[in-house]
Amino acid sequence: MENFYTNDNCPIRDVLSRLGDKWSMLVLVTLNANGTMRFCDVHKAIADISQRMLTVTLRTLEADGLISRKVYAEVPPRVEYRLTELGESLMPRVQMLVDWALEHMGEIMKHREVMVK
Amino acid sequence: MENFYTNDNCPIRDVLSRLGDKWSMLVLVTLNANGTMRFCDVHKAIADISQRMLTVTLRTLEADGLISRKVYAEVPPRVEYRLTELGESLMPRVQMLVDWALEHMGEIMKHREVMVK
DNA sequence: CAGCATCCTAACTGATACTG
DNA sequence: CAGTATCAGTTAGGATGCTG
Repeated sequence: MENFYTNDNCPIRDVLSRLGDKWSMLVLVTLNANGTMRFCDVHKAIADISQRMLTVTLRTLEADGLISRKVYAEVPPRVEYRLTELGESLMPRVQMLVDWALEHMGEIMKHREVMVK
Repeated sequence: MENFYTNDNCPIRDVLSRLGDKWSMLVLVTLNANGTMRFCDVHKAIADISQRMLTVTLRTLEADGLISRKVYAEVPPRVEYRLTELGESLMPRVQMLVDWALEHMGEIMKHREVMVK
């Protein structure tokens, strides 16, 4: 029986614990579609995220090296976010998942309704 | 500015709320690698999942139509799980994500260490 | 063997108020 | 504008005991 992931140091769990939270992938997709964005622009694009969660999400993605954060010494302050090369290298893979979701969403919904009983 | 997901009915959020939990993708990858498996075999393959969460995860995946559940009328009982066609269609996309994780894990770890300060 | 029911904790998330 | 701090609610997840 194949069991190719030890419980520690498992890349599947690791990447998913980051991308699988409520907002990370949405932020990545947004930055990928729009390029460089200011904090408030990201917030407008994802209207129902709280300011706190947007900050937390952006900082986590930055810590992983998926996005970069550039602060301008201006008043009022300006902060710009964009994908790094590492982040960009991930996007085609994410896109494939999103495409699959779009394609098969109807089918999944149909299944769920049947299972509700 | 591109904003291609309404807050409701967003396929990205939907697919991720399912695949992005702690165990779903791990179960899918396990079934994909081993084919048909009994409950206890899945449990052995993913040693540190609790029985409860394994049950919950399997039922959710079944409800979405990604795996099938076949109960044999035997004593002791036997239940076999395997990917459906829908589930199998998802696996190549998941695999690309896993491959990316394996490739870039080192880089991500390096970033995290720097950011801890 | 393959589960379900119950209880419990910790983590995630949101609302609100405040600041450089 | 782009945050931080605090508080409170919700939910994911784990431990345990029991059953067909």
